[in-house]
Amino acid sequence: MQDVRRMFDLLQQHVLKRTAMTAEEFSLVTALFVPKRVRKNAYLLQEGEVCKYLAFVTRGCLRSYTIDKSGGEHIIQFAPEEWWITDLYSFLTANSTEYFIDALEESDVLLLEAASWEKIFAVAPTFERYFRILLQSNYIATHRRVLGSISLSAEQRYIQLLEEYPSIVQRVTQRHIASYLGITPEALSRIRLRMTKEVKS
Amino acid sequence: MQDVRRMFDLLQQHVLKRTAMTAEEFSLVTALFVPKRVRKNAYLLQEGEVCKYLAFVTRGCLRSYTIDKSGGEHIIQFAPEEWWITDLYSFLTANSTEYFIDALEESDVLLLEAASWEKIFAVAPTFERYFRILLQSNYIATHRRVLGSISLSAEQRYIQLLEEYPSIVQRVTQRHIASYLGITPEALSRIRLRMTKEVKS
DNA sequence: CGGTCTCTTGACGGAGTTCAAAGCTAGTGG
DNA sequence: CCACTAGCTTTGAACTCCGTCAAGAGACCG
Repeated sequence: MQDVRRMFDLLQQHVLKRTAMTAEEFSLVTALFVPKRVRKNAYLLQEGEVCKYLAFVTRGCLRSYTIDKSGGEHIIQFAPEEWWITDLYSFLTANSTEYFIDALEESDVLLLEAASWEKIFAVAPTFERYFRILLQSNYIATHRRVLGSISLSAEQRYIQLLEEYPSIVQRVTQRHIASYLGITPEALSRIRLRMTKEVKS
Repeated sequence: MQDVRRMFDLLQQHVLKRTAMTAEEFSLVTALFVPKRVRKNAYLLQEGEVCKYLAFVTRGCLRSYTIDKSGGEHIIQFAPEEWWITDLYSFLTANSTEYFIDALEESDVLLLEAASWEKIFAVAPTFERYFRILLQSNYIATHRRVLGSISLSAEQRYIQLLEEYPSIVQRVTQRHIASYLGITPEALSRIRLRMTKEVKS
């Protein structure tokens, strides 16, 4: 696994970009996180379980997705370095989840258990603000995604994804990109064909 | 306008369902809110402006939406009683908005200005928790909506909306429901036709 | 009333799905 | 290190759902 010190440094930088948390306050919460190596294709969460963790990714890339009755995968989120990933509903309510979370590459994460979630705001009140700000950013990004899904064609949504998350598009397979966009791999292949033709002409 | 006392009672109930804020703490923030009547079809926000308010709806129903280049409306959110509505991105960054917010019915709202947003967490720290919890709920609901948009047919999304927000579906026109679902009014009309036929058969 | 907006219904076209097959790539084991 | 296989990507053809355009019927408001 990655040096644990480096993993916490990444988390601390992430917090400091968003709040003025002191080093002392941050150091109080490090004991609440459990570092974990997640091998490629290994699951952090499977359908039917209760989601026990918030995960902060320090290396690699994970995804959350569902599988429908006909076996189709639908990717909700990619989580590369410095992203959080979880099923918040299952995590907060202890209801069983409908989601899977697994690693697309060998990854390292810092896990925060539900029991620690209760404690973290008492130990370091600035975390309340940190998570509020994270959720605000997520609110804005997810609403933009909803707007795209109700107002744009598949090609336009793909272009938007290329612009907003170019590194993700390079990193994961087109099958996964298609799943994230809500189209078939065949449709994405044809969109890409059209786009290269238009660039050449 | 509605009795202002009643408007704050509604907000206080909403806060108390989510946090253990004391009556004293709540009373400190009431001065930061401005009650406002919004007439039917009146705008709270228009494209190009900076969004100056968070609005808590105590009566009536508002919506947020965009208008694309070809003049099509795309509804992001409905906000009936006890819902918050704003363009969070414009509100937080002071960039100009691409959204419209207007009233579908005569409505009453409590407005919180950006300047007050700076103050409210200092005056009443429990509001940090309240908004974090609101944003958590929104995270869960919006991700469910994204999942629907990438995995369900228009008919299934309509059924999901009927199940989750039956009161909204009764309250707004089918044109608006269609806009929220990302389909045309014609398509929704045919979906409804199909559904009544299937019930009868 | 008269006019505007909403909802419905029909015909047609297009974007995307499904099913099938073939080529390509990358990971695995001998 | 090579060969093999499994999964990924591409391409084709037929089909389906939904969008567009158009017209008519019903509902609401001034």
